Order: sequence, then structure tokens, then C-alpha cells
Amino acid sequence: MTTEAAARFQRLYQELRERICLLDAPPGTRLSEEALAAEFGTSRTPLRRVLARLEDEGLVESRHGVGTLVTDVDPEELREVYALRLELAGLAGVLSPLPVTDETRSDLESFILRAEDLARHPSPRGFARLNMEYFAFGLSLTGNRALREASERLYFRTARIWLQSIPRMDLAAECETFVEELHQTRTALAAGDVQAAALIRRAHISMSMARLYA
Amino acid sequence: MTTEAAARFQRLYQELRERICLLDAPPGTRLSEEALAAEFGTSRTPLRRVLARLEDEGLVESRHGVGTLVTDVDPEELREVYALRLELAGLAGVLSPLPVTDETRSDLESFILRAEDLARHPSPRGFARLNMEYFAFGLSLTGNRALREASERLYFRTARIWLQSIPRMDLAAECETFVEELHQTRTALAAGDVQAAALIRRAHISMSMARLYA
DNA sequence: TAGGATTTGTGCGTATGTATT
DNA sequence: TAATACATACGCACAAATCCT
Repeated sequence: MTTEAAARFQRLYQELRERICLLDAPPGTRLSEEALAAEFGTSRTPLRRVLARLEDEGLVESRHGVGTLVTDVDPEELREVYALRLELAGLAGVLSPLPVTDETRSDLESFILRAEDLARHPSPRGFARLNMEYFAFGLSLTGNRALREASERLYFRTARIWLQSIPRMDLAAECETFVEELHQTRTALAAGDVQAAALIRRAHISMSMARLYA
Repeated sequence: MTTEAAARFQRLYQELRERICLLDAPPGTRLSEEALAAEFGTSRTPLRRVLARLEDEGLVESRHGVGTLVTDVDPEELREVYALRLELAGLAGVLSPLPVTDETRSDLESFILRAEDLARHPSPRGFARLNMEYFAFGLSLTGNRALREASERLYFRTARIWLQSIPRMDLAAECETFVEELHQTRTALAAGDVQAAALIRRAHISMSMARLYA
């Protein structure tokens, strides 16, 4: 693909992925090629390429004569993905941690401000979005691209589970826990210790998984 | 996708992936949509979907007006992929090892026979193909699908490097080492110890990487 | 059971970009 | 520099599959 087509592809891909993960398009939703093509002002062809990628990643399933449906997350799949994400999170501090810069710490500070604000006014969607952005921030601490790609793939594969489960959980407590994770991470990064930051992340993924199953 | 289209997709995808990894289509080769469509008896449309997936996986790069070219493996990328593969290999014995069955051991025995035969009559292509099949066998020992998919993706991403490097290496020694790995693995699986098998695999990936850089 | 409405899959002509002469 | 050849990207029309009446 060349720059122009690639740029549009990325736009549409990230847009649809976000809709799926933020439950704007919950499992079972039909993503109509024609409707989306009209919405984005293209023909079906470029859009089909985006849907094909989402299908390769397990986020949608296209059925001839039926439609392209957002998939549900199988409980066993969720277990497996989380188990692997846990390990990859730990590896982020080991394989090729990047040096912590002032910009890194500055980015984290703004995450902390936003998280504290969120804790004062909790909202499921606000949490989900902030968490997604913070996930991207976490990836930026690792220099190993293969690890980043694999982690990202796994994250988006099951990210929507959290928003699906939050009604059965304690939203305020989740926000508080998130703020605590950020504070702990600040301490780690202040010391330039990416490995510690990775272990903190790993611990919180583990605990988050446990709460999800409660 | 539905069964029929999906089956053809898998056929074409695996065929092209194998051509790339066995250097039937070495880096820089142009994979012409029209030529391949004619060869496989389809139109360009289904074929383009296959090429799109190969592009997503980093095996080819499509450039508007130029063609779809088999990518080269960047040395830094190789390092990163190998580093991650090493860790994932170890995880295979930890996350969800499957019970070792008689069939498992029987499969391994036939790999041993083929490897010993290969050691008597070494051939780069024969080694590469056997290694590819044995890789798939290794995946079958793990129940975690996410781990299997991630490992497979990484393996094929850089698999062609070995055939590109073998002229500068000692083919006979590589075959001998491979036979030894299989023998060690037989001992581990005889005891039903998948974790030991995974560690053996990990060790040999590590050593293989070291020889590759020599 | 049959038929029509709707959806994704396929094939092909055209637009657009690139390299070469 | 311009023109030509040829590649992928795109859009549309039609085929095939599914669902509902």
C-alpha cells in the first residue's frame, strides 16, 4: 500500500476497532460494508480490506449472505489471552526497556491528572478510553517492536470485555485502583526503573483479571 | 468468510507463505496479482485478500504502481523477533501444557527418523521444511491458542533468514544439532514433561540464534 | 416450499501511481 | 522532459449465499 491508501486504511481500521472495543458496536452488531462505505465516503473495496484485517484479528466474522458481525469473546479465549498478556507485560521490562525521558514522565503526569479526575467523576466509557490510551503509553516504554505488536493485538482482542463486565463490578473502586497503579508507576519511572514499571503493570493486569472473574 | 472461500483463502495463503519462507520467492521477488490469479485459477480479487494478509504480517509490501514485493528481514527486527520467540518458547511449557499422548510420542518418533535421514543426506531445503513441520508439532504441545498464534506469526516472520544464512554456516552440523534436540525432547516427552521439552526448545532457539550471528 | 430481499464474495474495467526510455 | 508501459488501488455490476415471509 502507498501513503495515501495506507493512511485511510489506518484511519478506518482504528475507528472501527475503537467502536468495537468501546462497545459502540457491541458483539453481534452487523457492520454493513455498504453503510460504512457511505459513511466514510469510499466504495466498499477499501472498506472490505479493513474488515478483512479485523476478521484476521478475531474482532469480526464475515459470513457470506449474512453480514459482518462483531464477535463475542469466548470465556476460554479470554483466559488464554489474559494469561499470555500477563507474561508479555513482564517481558516489556526485560527484553529491551527504553530509557525513561522527561517526556515519558511528563506524559505519565498527565495520565495521572486525568485518572484522578476520572476517579472524582467515574464513567465506564471514560475509564475504558483512558485505559486504552494508557496501554499505548505502556507500549512506548519497550523498544522491542515484535513485543509491542503482539501485546497490542492481544489487548484489543479482548478489551471490550471490561466494558461488558463493569455493570457487575465496582466502577469507583476500579478507578481508584487505576490511580494507584499510576502512582506506583510514577515512583518506578522517577527512578528510571522500567522493569519495575513493567512488573507493576503485570501485577495490575493479574488483579484486574481476578476481579473480572469475580 | 464462509467455508468455501475460507478454504481457498487458507490454501493460497499457506502456499504463498511457504514460497516466501522456503525462498522459492526470495526477498525482492515480485508477486504479481495477475500472474498468481491465473496460476491458481481465480480472479485477482480473492488473491488480493491473501496478499493483504501477508502484508499485514510483514512478509510482503505492496506499492501502488510498482508491485507486491517480498520483504527483506531487517537485522534489528530479526533480533527482536528472536528475543521474543525465545520467551514464548519457554512459556509454552508453563501456560497450558497439554498431556503427552502416545500419538504425540509417535509423531516425535517419525520426526526423529526423518531428521536422522536428513543428517545422512543433508539438504538446506529439506532441513528448512522439516524444521517448519517440527515447529508446528511443538505448537501442538500447548493448549493456549493465543500463544500458538503469536508464536506462529513470529516464526514465519523471520523463518526465511535461516535458508538465507545457511551458505555461511555448517549444514551438516546444523542437522546433527537438530537430531540431538529431537533426542533430548524424546527423553522429556517419555517422562511426560512438556515443560522440559519447552525448555529444550528454548535452549536450541537461543543457540540457533547465536550461530546465525556468527 | 418457494420466492424475494439483502448481504458478502467475485470479476473486471478503469483510475492512479511509478519507473523507464 | 514527456511519453509509454505496467503495476496496484478503486468502484461498480453481478453471482452466490442466507434469511424471512
